[in-house]
Amino acid sequence: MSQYSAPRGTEDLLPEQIPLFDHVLETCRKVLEQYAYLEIRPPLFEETSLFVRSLGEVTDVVEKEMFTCQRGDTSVTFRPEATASVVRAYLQNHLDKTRPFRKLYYIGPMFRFERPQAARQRQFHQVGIEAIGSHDPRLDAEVIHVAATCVEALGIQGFTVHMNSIGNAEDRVHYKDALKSFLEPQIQQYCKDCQRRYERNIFRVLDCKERECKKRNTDAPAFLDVLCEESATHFAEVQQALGALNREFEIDKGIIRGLDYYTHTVFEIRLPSLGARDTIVGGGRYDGLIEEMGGQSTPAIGFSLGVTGVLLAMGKQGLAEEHLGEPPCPVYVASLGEEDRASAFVLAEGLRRAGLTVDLDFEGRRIKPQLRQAAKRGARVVLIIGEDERARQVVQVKDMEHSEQIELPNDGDLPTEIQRILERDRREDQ
RNA sequence: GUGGCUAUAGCUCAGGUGGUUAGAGCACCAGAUUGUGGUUCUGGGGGUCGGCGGUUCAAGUCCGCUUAGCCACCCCA
Repeated sequence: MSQYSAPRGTEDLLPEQIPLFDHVLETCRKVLEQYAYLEIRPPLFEETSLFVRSLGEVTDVVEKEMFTCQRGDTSVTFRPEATASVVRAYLQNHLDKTRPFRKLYYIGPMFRFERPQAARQRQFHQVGIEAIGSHDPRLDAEVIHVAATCVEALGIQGFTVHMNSIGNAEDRVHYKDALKSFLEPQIQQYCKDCQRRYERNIFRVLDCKERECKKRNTDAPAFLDVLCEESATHFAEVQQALGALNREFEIDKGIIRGLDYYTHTVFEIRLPSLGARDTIVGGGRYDGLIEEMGGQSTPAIGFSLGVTGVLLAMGKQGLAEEHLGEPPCPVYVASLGEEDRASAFVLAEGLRRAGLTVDLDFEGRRIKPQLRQAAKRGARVVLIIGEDERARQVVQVKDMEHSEQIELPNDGDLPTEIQRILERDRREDQ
């Protein structure tokens, strides 16, 4: 074993895992493009201050989870999430000037310096969308629905959609006051964690899992009680629009979200079977962020889906197996003697030029091991070339599936003949 | 950042109370009348027992530290 291992919280995706990983990304991509979202690819790192500004200085992500790199005067940070980058790109490239309403999506790795856990890594992939430039409640519904549709498209069962509204900035101030006066007289009765949350991030007291705290929270004021009329109406319309899409959801007044930029609609998709870390999609509206970052006041909403959690869920639900495994090499060229290797080498290249996927032995194996290797690699057709074949300008063509072997001239028609064998099953199936 | 559990071959794991050259299954490689796969049989390679240090005549086995993984907390995709 090498003395080196992948950095903590990272992993190598090996050839046999790539098809599964790509299947997840491509399935999501297909859904997003159906809803007319267009891909954007910002860089993987940004100026550190971009994240500090957008996520909020006192958030955990900024305080202790950033991968930051100092070079002289410049400080850059590997993106812990993509919303900030997408908004930055939206403004920098003047997308707001040319066509203010944009539906964008991204797929790629994110980085957070956290302690690894189930469904949590330091480098992880997210698939996400950002719909910028509209406050239309139907857009909120679409975004939530698209997230759920991605999860569905992967075949994952048992997920639930939870949402809440945390209103605008003023609503939040009102709510904080209301919550404070509810908790203050009884905070001593709450668990130790909640007492700390009360000081640090009072909203989080609401999603404590302790039975006693939970019971007390049932009487707590909800955001929904203090929303101004406009916010309340918006939220009601989001629900109505979700209904129109036949998308089931639960109102969950405990959903607060950890990043400062969220407003109004916030939502999560959860998969309880995953264990402690069961949120696979998180998202919400961020109507204040674009202005905060120097643009015009522009409403927006988005989500991000964690690929790690999705893969875990697919594994547990038996959806991963069929996508695992190296792609087969359909054609293999075997050679008999040492003198035949050069011919095999050239023959393989000719077939590749004709569009076939071909490999041959580079380990000096004899014929038998070559056949074994070909079978293991999933070859449907093996070409065998020996002294006799060379002299007569032919090759042995073996159909591995049917154990049939025929002799064919080694000429320009060979690729077509091989193709015919490769397609044989398909025809027989019909 | 905090806590619990774990660490033996590529993989899954055996290795009572410390005691000779550390084992199995699978995988890998090779042979079974010398030009042919998937079955079978036979043989083979491969382990600094995560790393460092300690106790001991003797440590895979006991102790300490460290690293990594898993799980949970904080938080989060």
